Amino acid sequence: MSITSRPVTLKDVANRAEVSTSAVSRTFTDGASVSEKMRRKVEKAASDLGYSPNALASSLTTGRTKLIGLVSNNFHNPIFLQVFDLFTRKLQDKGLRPLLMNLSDEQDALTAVRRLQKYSVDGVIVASSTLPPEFSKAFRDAGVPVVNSFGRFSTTPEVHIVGVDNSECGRMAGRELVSRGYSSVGFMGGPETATSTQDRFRGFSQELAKHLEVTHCHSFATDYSFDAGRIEMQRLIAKGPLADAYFCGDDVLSIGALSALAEAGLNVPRDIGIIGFNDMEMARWENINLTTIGQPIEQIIHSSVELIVSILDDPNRYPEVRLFPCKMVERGTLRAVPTTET
Amino acid sequence: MSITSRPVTLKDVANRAEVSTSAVSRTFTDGASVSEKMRRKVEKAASDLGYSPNALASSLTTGRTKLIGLVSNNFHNPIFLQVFDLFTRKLQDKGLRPLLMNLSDEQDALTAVRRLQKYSVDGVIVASSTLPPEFSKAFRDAGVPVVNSFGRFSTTPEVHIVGVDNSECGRMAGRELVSRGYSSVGFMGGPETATSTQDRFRGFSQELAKHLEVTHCHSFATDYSFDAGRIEMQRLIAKGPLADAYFCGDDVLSIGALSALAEAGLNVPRDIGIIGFNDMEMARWENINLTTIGQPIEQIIHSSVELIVSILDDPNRYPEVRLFPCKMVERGTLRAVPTTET
DNA sequence: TTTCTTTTTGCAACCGGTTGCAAAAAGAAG
DNA sequence: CTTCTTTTTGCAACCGGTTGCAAAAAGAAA
Repeated sequence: MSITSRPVTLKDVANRAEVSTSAVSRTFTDGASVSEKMRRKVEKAASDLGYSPNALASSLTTGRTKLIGLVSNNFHNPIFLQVFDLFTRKLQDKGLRPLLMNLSDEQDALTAVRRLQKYSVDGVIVASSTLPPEFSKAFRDAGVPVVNSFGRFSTTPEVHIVGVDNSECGRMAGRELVSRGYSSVGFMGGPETATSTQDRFRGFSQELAKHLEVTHCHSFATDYSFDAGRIEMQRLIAKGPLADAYFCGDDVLSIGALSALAEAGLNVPRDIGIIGFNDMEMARWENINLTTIGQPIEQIIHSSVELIVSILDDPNRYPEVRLFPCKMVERGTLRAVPTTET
Repeated sequence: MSITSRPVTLKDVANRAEVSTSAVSRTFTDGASVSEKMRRKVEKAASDLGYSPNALASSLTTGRTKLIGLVSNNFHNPIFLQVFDLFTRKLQDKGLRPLLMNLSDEQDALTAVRRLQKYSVDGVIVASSTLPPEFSKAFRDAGVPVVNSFGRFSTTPEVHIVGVDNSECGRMAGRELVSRGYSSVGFMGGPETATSTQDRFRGFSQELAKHLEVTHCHSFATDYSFDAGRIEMQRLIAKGPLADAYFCGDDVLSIGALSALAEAGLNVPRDIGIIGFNDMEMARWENINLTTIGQPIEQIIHSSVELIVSILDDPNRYPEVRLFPCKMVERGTLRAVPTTET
């Protein structure tokens, strides 16, 4: 028999404690002037009644909701489960609540901005490696503080960016393959429209351009997913001839590719090398054991949350780029570095 | 030079259109009485100014925020990425916004209730296969409409439940293993405190009790994760002797177990059989190819969202249990059904 | 004790909307 | 053109809080 009792309001507490509503409001606002006696009286009444201030009502006057829009379009790459886990926890730790927005269906920036503005979010975190910088800019233009995590960086940023230098990662992958002595290498990216794919590809090409003795080719999967990686590798196998090693734009693509290779009877790393990107949990599973380049996800997220908090305090803060280094994680899908012999 | 302009309010629109604020409010409230002429005038002014109503302010009087708390503690099982994807999309489709709450750190029901009450969520979806029913009840007791998805069901429910009959799933797994002619089978569950593990185990035991010729044993991993599954299987291998086949409480545990078995040089399905649960995407990856029991995740989520919407309209709706059938997905980790010969 | 300073408190307006009610306008009937 | 209905509109109070300002209380100084 749930007697859906009306929630306790500030006024109820004021009545019970026989003080003004301002007094009650002040006891629950830190930094406000309240005597010890008053505070005790109010707190007693509040706890008797089980009062808890309504965050939405106060937001009306303070202009702060403590709501942060968490926008993403990547709900298929397992790495993002970790991303959501970390974001939600770290935001909670700062007393902020994430309002999730799934962009898988709707990609229009303006609609997204409107939707979140309706809820007066204090700020927005765009967590995506595929959305173009323009997307985040739409928020800034609407006057909503925004941090773009895992996005494309620019040396003249218009919004705050936290992530890695994807083209440097591409170079790193290229360097690694060259140093292993592969004489023909390939880039197998995610969707050609994804900024991360574009950037990693650019870096990879730049690096390879330094090594004219190594031939290289490239292709793109339709999606950052197992299936897309598998299908793309099947296509490459069918077309032939294969390169000696591939840099896949994401671990999940790599795993798809590995599956296609295994099916075709090719042994990794003996017949062909694969290097992935992200160092997702599965990459270290023994039956996958993928050599990959890891990005410091936790640091990126930690820094993003710290940054958005700072921006809330100072909305005119100058746009900032925070880049973190990636690192090679060697496992079993590349052949050994050739021993230098004279 | 972001001129963080004050957002446009209802009053601004009223001034520009030279009408009362009520008129503006009414044009944006469907079902309200406004003449065509008035509507046009207001809409013109609103679009000139780029006005969009503040959802939080209106919630103050209407008592509706269209905010739904999405509570979960499972941010490590990849299947939940799909769960979040579907929930966020389906909620968005209904004009509701998910406020995410990560319970990984904080398990106290009352704190969770308070936190979400501060934001006056219209309702809560508890998406967890491990939290006890008492957790959801805390919301109901606080007068917050709640649907427990993927939770333990009861024939005398106190909160709305949508999910599968986990003990029936346990029976199904038991039946399957028996029918394959295994003469000694094991149950390898997730954490012993998880309701889903308990229920699947109960069903499994019940089924096995009908087949006295088959011996059975059981053990529990510390967590629904690859590592936990791997470690638990390593422990079983070390202890010996192994059963002929295992029902693992989740695919991710199964995959961990497979990894341990491969490492120990045991061939699946020749030496040992494994059946998982969930039919996660990875289960069908060729290098895993796991026989498993799938639950209809999309239907469960679709139904959960429909249900919460109905409850919002009628908060006193009688608690309801909605169960969906699971189904066997045969792949390559169980041996073939023996051909009956006379 | 009186006077001046500092702290605490309440009043009342406000945040951005909604809504019951009664007055005004429009339409229908006579 | 009245008179009666129905629809449309605005007024003003309200939702649950916050906050500037001035009055009241408390404390310090004389």
